[in-house]
Amino acid sequence: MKTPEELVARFREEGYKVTPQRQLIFRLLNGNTAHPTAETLYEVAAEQMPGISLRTVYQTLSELSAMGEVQHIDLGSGAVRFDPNVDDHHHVVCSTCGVVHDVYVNQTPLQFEGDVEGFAVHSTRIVFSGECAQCAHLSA
Amino acid sequence: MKTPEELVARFREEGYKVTPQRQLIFRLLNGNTAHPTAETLYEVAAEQMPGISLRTVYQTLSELSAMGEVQHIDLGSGAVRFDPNVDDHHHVVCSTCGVVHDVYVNQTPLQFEGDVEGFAVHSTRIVFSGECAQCAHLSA
DNA sequence: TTGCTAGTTCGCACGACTTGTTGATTAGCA
DNA sequence: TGCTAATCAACAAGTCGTGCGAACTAGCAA
Repeated sequence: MKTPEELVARFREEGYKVTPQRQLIFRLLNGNTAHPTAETLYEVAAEQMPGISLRTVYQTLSELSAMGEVQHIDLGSGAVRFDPNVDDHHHVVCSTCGVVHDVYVNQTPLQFEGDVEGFAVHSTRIVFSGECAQCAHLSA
Repeated sequence: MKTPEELVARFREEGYKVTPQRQLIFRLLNGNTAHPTAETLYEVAAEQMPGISLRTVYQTLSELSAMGEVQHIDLGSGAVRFDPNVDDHHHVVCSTCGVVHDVYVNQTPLQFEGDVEGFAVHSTRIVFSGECAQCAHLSA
């Protein structure tokens, strides 16, 4: 992900205005590996800027997503998560605690077999589910 | 997926009652490769049994899912879909028309690299997105 | 066949998540 | 500094799924 400064420049280039709320969200996303939901990000943002609205967080995340600066990931856990890592990567999810980590899979492009003639694959999403070391340790 | 008759037997074994609503849903799922949502299934069911409620469709699908007789698939398209195919398979999704097909990937188990020590993978879900032959043809 | 009872169905309403709308406010620029 | 279009925040609605309670019924026993 770009630095907050680069995002500010990018927003100006695109003709978007650079508001304090947006700058805050840029900073909160920078280097964030927690795969936050909009709600989670809003809670942190609200601590630093009381009065910011959840709507604004959603709005800014949508813009960043449309600009390709964050990835929009849906792990079927209810809320959509946002990933500032926009590399071609995949995810592992602990089904106990819900933590999400980025991983890289080198066998892609994968081949599949089935009754699907002439399908042009544009992207492949892989989600590994299981139990993280922490949870395995706690339950042992 | 089991036949409707087998499901009836299975439900009785488990102590569940076999109602006309459940039998209808068993029949509608049998051999169904359309990956319907609960809503879609409800619409078809309502044609054959006016008065059946969406609530009951959801309920029965949850039971089947809990019993492992259907797969619960979330492609991030809003609604959850149900797949009577419970083999270890994956999905291709046309991002234009939304059609979903089952596919088999033979490289599993996949290896991943990343900062994730000691994670025990229980399942791997792969979704290929792109354009189906039909949509490619129409847009050409 | 009749009656009992636990399990089911059904409709409503609610909850979680996300987006549309709108009047007031504000950033960017000349 | 003032103009103009964009943004903000609050409210409300839409979508998907589930909890709840009253009415109903499948399955069983007599």
